[in-house]
Amino acid sequence: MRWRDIGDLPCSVARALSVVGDRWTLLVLRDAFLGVRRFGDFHADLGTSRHRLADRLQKLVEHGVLARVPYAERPRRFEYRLTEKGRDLYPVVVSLTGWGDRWMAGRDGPPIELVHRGCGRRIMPTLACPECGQAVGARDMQVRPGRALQKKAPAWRPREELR
Amino acid sequence: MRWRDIGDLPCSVARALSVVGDRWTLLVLRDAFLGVRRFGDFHADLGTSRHRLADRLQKLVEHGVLARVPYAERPRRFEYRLTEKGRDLYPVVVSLTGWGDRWMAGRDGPPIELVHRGCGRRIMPTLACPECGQAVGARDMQVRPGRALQKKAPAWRPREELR
DNA sequence: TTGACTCAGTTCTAATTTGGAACCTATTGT
DNA sequence: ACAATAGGTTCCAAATTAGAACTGAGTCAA
Repeated sequence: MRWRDIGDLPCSVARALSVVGDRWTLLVLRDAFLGVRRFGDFHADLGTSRHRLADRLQKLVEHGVLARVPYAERPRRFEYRLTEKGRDLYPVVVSLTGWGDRWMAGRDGPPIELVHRGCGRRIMPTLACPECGQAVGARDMQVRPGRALQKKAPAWRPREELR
Repeated sequence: MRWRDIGDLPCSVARALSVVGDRWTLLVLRDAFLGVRRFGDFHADLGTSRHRLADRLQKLVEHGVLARVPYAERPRRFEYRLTEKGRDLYPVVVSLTGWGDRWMAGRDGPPIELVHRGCGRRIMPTLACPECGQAVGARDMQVRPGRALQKKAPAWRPREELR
């Protein structure tokens, strides 16, 4: 199976990764969430090759995750801004941050801290059930095939429980 | 900048991606969360080359995300199980799922559905503030440098707000 | 006791992707 | 006229990946 074909699988993780699963792409988005918008700033901050960066930015624009909007005429210059679709990737970036903080930080602790404007506290957002509000972990959720999958692969069924 | 060096950056996203940012790795983990444990099952389900798969599994074991535990003697066979560190990646996988469901699903809707055991409802977990319980989006959070970053790069400061 | 089969890998090669440096284009500032 | 700035593009060597074939340890059935 070629990587370029994973977007065609009936799996939301695979489809999401077909957009953001490339090397550097999620780091581009991290920067975008920190307010970076210009080619040169992404380049300086990421240290990736201009080549790759141009490619990734273009792909993200094609997918509607970033918008390329002019910020100057003569010479015409563009910056890259998160769209709604892009902003919606915040949970992915935050979750990676939280995991990195917990499992990969040195002894000085996390590189950055987040403050919730709503309540003013320093927190790391966590997963919760939007209906009942309870915190949610892997073992709290049960999986079942949706309509799309029943059509394509009627035999599919979730495996045994996580232990 | 080489990809292999991103784990050394003072950024939790980069460090997390140094473990799970490789091609296929997050799909391996998706499978693991669905209960897949054996080499052959991962292989059949993912369609990746055995070569890559063996490599990714080994790397995940090295990083303590999966544990390689024997499930049969003679012949000695191993399976791969999520560790606590691995299970802690659930928010990343779920967030990708949620985004894929919202932005990449066909018109039959999401391939799989999740049910919260706690309240019995079909939901997609969302980000919330663990202190006050409110739902959290990109614009609800403010960023500031942590201790680790102040040490290394005292000049760093968060950019302007997201718009 | 031979031969097919299972499972979990490893080896090999060709194709694809990446990193890095140099170059290009338009415009402004001196 | 010449350097500087910003945002790319082009080129090539090096690294990574995909896919098929192969290995090895053991089971099972004839």
